[in-house]
Amino acid sequence: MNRLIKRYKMQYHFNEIEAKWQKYWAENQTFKASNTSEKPKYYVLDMFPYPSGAGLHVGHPLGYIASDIYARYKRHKGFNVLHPQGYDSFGLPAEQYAIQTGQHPAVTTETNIKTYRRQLDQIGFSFDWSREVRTSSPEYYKWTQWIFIQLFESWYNNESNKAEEISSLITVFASEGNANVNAVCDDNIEVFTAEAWSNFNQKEQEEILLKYRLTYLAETEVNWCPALGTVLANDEIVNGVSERGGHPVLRKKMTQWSMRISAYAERLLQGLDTIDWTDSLKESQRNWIGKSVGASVTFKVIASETKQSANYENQVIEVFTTRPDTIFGVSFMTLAPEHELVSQITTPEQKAEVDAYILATAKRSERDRMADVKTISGAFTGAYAEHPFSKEPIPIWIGDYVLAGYGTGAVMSVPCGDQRDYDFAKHFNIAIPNIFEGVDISEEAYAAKDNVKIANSDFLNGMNYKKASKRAIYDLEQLGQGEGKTNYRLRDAVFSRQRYWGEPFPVYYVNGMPQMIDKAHLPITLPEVEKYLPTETGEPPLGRADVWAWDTVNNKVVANVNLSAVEGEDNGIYPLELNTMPGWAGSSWYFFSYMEEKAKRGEDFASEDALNYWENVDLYIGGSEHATGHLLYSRFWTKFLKDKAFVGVEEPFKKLINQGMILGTSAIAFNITNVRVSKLKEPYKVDNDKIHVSIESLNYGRDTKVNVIVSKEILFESTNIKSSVNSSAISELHHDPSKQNKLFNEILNTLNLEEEIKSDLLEGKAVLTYYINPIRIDVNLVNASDEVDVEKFKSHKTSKDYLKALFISEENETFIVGREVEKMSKRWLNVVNPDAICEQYGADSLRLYEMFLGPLEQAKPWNTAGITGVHGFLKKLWKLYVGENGLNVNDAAATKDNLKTLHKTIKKVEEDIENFSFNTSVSTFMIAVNELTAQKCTSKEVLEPLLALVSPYAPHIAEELYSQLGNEGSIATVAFPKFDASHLVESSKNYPISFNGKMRFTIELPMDLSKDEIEKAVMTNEKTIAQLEGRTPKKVIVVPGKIVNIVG
RNA sequence: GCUCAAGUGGCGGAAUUGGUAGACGCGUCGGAUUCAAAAUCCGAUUCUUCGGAGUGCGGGUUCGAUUCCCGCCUUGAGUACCA
Repeated sequence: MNRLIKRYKMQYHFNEIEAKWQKYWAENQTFKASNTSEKPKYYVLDMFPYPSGAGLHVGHPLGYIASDIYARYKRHKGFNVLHPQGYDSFGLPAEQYAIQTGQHPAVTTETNIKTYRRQLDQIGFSFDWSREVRTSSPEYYKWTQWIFIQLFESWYNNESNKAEEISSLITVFASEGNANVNAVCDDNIEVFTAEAWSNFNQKEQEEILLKYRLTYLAETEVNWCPALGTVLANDEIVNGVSERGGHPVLRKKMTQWSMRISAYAERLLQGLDTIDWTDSLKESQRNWIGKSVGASVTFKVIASETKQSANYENQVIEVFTTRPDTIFGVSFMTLAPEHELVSQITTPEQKAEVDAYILATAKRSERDRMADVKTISGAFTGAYAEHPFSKEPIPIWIGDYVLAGYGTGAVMSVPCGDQRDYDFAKHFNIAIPNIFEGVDISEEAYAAKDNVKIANSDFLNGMNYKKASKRAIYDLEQLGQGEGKTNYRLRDAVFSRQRYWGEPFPVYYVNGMPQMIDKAHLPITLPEVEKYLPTETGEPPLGRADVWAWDTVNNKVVANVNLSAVEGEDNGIYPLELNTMPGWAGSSWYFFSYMEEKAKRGEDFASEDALNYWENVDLYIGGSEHATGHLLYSRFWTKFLKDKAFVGVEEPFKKLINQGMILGTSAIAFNITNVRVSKLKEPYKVDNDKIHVSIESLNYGRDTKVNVIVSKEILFESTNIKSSVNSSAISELHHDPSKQNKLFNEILNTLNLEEEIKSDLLEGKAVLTYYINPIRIDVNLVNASDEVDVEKFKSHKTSKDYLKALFISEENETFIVGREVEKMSKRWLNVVNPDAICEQYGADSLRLYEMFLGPLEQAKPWNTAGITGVHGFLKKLWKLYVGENGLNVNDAAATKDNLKTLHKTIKKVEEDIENFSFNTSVSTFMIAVNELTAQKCTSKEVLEPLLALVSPYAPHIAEELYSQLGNEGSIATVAFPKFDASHLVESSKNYPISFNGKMRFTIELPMDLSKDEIEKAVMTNEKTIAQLEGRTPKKVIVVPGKIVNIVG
C-alpha cells in the first residue's frame, strides 16, 4: 500500500500541480508590477477580449500564451514587467442578448467576465490582475468621457501642427477674426472679422466653434433601417436590404458626433516609420490614410455648340488629380453615375441612355465595379466641360469605374496617361491625344511619371513631371480654377451610436447647442431603461430613460419631467445626449490606464509618474482584424493626448505582432437522401467513371424516406467520387449497379423492394439514384484516427435529425469522417474548448501545444490529435527529475555531453523567444529532454537551469520541479541561464561529401585540418574512389567546417 | 483588378549569412511488456523501376538553391480602379 501511495506521488499529476501554483501566484501576487523599480521596465500587452457569452475557445489564448511567454522571459532577464489584462466589455452582443431576454447587459457582462476569468486563470497566465480595466465600469469610462471633453475643447492648429485649447482660437477670433487662422476645420467656413465675431450671438459663436473642434456635430449619411430602428454597417446590408430580416434600408442624414481624425492624417502616416510593426500592417494603414499629392481643378460646364440650356450656367465640376502635368491630355470627363450633377447636365437626347446606365450601376456592388476591369461601360451625358487653358469643349461621360465615395466623384480623364481612361476612350472611340514626347501610345497608356517630357501642351512643352505639375498648378491658380492639394482618403470618424450598452456622452443641449458637463461631475452613468430597443419615434434607447436630464444648478442627472415644458422658459434643466459612444472609444486609451495602480486612478486616469515610467507598450500582440480600426484610433488618441501634454509619447505601441487565426478541423460524414430507383430506357453506360443513364420513369412509384450516413472510404470506393467532397456540395449520383458493394447492398436491403424491381436493379435495367449531402459531426465525437463513436453520436444533442438514420461503416466496422479546415465556429461543430484540454492534459500541455502548432503569425488548423505529443514530452520531463523512488537529481558533476545539450538549448531558446519563434523552442525542449534522458543525466547543475528555460512555456511544471529541487519561492524571477559557447566546441566534424552538389556520404575528420589536408583525406577515401568510378574530378570545393563538393 | 502573405512527406511543420532537405511531433506499420487493455518502451516511415529523383510550375545565377534573380500557376487575407 505504501508503495502505491509513493508511486502515485511520484507521478506527474498536472491538475494538482497546476492548481497549487495558480493559487500560489495569486496569494503571493507574484506578477504584480511595481511603478518603482531599479530594473528596466517592459510592458507586454494583449488586445483585451470582449467577454462574449460563448466563452473562450482554443483560438483565443494563442496570442495570450505567446505574450505570456515573452513576459515571463523578460522577468527571467531581469526586467520589471507590466503584463495586465482586462475586458472590452461594452458591445453589441450583450445588448442584443438584453433585447431578447430583458436581462440587463451589465448582468450578463458580469457573468461572462467570470467565465473568462476562470478560463484565463486555468491556463496559468502571469497577468497582473490588480490593474484590471473594464471599459464598461463607470470608474473607467469617466475618463473616456473626460477625453471626449478634451477633444471638444480643442482645435488643430496647422501652424504649430498640434491640437490646442479652443480658448486660444477664441482669442484670435476676438482680436483679428478668422482670416489668418490655419486650422483643420469644416469646408466652406465664411471669413469674418473680429468685429463680426463680437457681434455674433452666443449660439452663432458656438456654431462656428463647432466647425473647428476636434469632435463636432455634423450631418452624416447613414444606412438607416426603419424596421430594425437602427443604423447598419455596409456589410450588414445585402442587395439593398438588411442582412437580418431583409428589411429595406435607406440613406438618411443624421446629426452625429464625429472625430476630426483627418487632422492627424499626416502624423499618423509619418509615425509609421518610427514603430516596429509588420510591413503588411503598416501598409494597410498607409493605404487607409491614402495620401496623394496633386491638384484640385475646376472645370466649367458649358453648353455644347447648339444645345443651349439654362441648367448649365455656373455649374462646375471639381476634380482631384495627381497628374496636373497631363492637363492638356484631357479628352473627356468621367463622373460617377451617382454624381449629383449628372441629372442636371444630361441632355434630353441622352437622358434615356444615362438613366438606364445609372439603373444598371445601382445593381452592382462596389466590389464588383472595382474587380471587373474587363467590362468597360459608360454613357455620354450630352454635356461638355470647358478646358481651363485651351477653352476647348470636353465631353462629359459617366462611368462606373469612377466611384462616388472617393474624392469628388469625378475624374479628368487623360487616356494617354492612365490605362483605365485609355481603355474607356478606345471602347467609346474618344480621342487619345498624345502629350508625351517620343512615347508610343498606340497599344497602351504611358502611366510612368519619370523619364518623360510633356509635349503638345502649350506652355508645359518640354518640361518633366515635376516641373510641369508645378507650372500647371501655378497657372490654374492664376485662373482661379485650381490649386495644389494633398488629398487624404482618411475620413473623419463617426462617434455616435444609437445603442444602449456604451459610454454615455457627458453632453447636454441648450437651444440645440451641445454643452459639456464639468469634469467634477463625471462619470455620467448609464440610465436605467425598461427596454433596450429604440423608441417608437426612432430615438436611441436612451430616449426611453425617465431620468435623463441635466440640472445645471445642482449638477446632477434628474428626471425628465423637470425639463422646461414651456418654450422660452429656462429652469436650468436640459436634455442629455441620447446617443452613446462606439466600441472603439474605450479601447483607444486603455493601455494608459493599466500604467497606474487601481487605487491611484482617482484624480487623473494615471499619474504623471506612472505615465513617465511606463511610457508606451513595448510589445503588443493581437489579431490583424484591428489593423485599420482600433490600431488607428489608438494612435490618433495617443497623439492628441500628447499634444495636450496628458501623456508623454507620440505612439502607443512600439512593437506589434499579429497572431494568426486558429482554424477548426471539421469532421464530415456523408448523408444520403432522396434514394430512388428509376427504370431505364436503355442500359446504363460507364464512361470515364461517369455513369450515363437515360431514365424512362422516375421511381418505381415512390420516394423513399431512407436516411443513410456513410463512412468516408466506403463512399469513395462505392461511388465515382475520388477525393474530398466540398463541404457545401450537394450532388445527385446514379449508382453504378455493376458495383454491388457494401453501400449498394445496405441501401438495397433497407428499401424493402419488390422482387421484380430488385432484379431489374441487379440486371442493370434500373438504377439507384441519390443525393449526397456532407454533414458535420461534432469534432468532440471523433478521435485522432478520424473515427466516429457512432453510439455516442446517435445520442448526442446535435444529432436529432439522424436518429433513425442507417449508418454504413467501413469493412472493419469503424466509421471514418472526412476532414475540412474552416473557420472555428459553433455552426460547423468544430469548436474546441480549452477547458476540456486543461482537464485532460493540463494547462502546460495546452500552452506548449498551441505554440507547437506552427509560427505564431500564420493561420493554422487546430487538430487535437497532436496534443498527446507535447503531453508525452511533459511526462518525460517529469521523469527526468522524478523517478519511481523519488528525486533523480543530485550533485553529480555534469558531463561534457550534459553541458553541451544544456547550452545548445539555452542558445536556441533564447534566439527563438527574441524572434517570436515559439514553435521551434518546443522542439528544442523535446530534443534536450530526449538527449538528457539518454545520457541518464542527474546533475542539478544542468537540470536546474533547464527549468528556467522551460518556465516561460510550461510554468506550472517548472515551478513544481524547481521547488522539489529544494528551492524556496517562485521560479518566476530566477535569472535566465547564461549561454557559454565553449561547451559547444567540437574537435571533429562529420563532413558531408557531395558530388555535383548531391550529398552521397559523410566522413568524420578533425576540425583543425587545413583545406588541402581535408581535400587529400577525402580524395584518398575509398568511398570517394568508389563513387568516382575512375573519373577524375574537374574541381574540388572545400569549405572547412562545412562541406566538401566534388565536381565532375 | 490591386496590395500583402503563403505553397516542403499521409498531417502540423524544421532547415543560421546559399552548404547533409524532411529536425521535432502526430499518424501509420512492426516489435517488447500485459491474461487483456490502457499506459510505457524500442524500431521503421519522402518517392523510387534501387540507377536515382525530389521543396507549386518553367527558366537563370552558382561548385552547390527550400534560400538569390526572372516569368508563371494556385491558395489565403485585405481592398478603396485613389484619378
